[in-house]
Amino acid sequence: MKSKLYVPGVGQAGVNQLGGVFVNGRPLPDHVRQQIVELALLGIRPCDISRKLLVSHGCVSKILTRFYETGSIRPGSINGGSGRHSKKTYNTRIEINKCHQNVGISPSSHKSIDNKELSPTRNYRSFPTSPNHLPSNSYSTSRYFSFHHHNPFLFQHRPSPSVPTNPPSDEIDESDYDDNSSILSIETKPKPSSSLIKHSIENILSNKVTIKNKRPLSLSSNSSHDEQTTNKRQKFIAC
DNA sequence: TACGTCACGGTTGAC
DNA sequence: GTGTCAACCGTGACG
Repeated sequence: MKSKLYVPGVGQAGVNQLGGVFVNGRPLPDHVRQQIVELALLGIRPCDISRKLLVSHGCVSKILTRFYETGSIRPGSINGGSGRHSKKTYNTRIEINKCHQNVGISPSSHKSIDNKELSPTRNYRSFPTSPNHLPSNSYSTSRYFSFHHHNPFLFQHRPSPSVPTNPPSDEIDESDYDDNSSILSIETKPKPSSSLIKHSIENILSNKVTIKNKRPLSLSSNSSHDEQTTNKRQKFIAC
């Protein structure tokens, strides 16, 4: 059973079965969420991610599912958003749904793309375009999926910093990439430096990363699971 | 063993 | 200023 303790200003904190500290009702820290997604993209199995990050596997599954569906690693609306849809955001959702019907993207896949992702404070860095050129409407979301479709390599691990990765499109602002940092980033907090992200992942994976770098999307020891994982990623990228 | 799903208790913020 | 409500959170159990 998890032990609970009250932390002033934070809420009811607890320790899960894996020994990880969490706050009930509050989303995981963004850097943890980002690590979950990045580890999954590196080919780490969800169960391993769960153990390494001390997050329940249900949470890992939920975050990854959301990420594959929406491309967003952020919590839906609690942090920095509203826990309840305002009329304004609801109307915005209607608009985005209409737009996605036009572009062939299922609205249901954007159940979490509201509030924050549609708000003016949206994390533009999550999208591979210049913030100055990204409209705060559904176009950005459509562009996001278009970006994934045309730039699947960006969701593959890039082990060697020395290998230049030229954006295939001149629409992409190079400043958004920050050398080796992932396109995934944090909205509400100061963006962690790329070195921090890289450092954290390397710390977590230690030498495991170097092994998996050779085959980032497949593990030879578990072919059936790899197929599922790869299919899921391909499905996500294909979106 | 790994994974998806669900109920539960809790937090948050609009109304 | 306060209470209600709905959406969302992560955990843990289940299959």
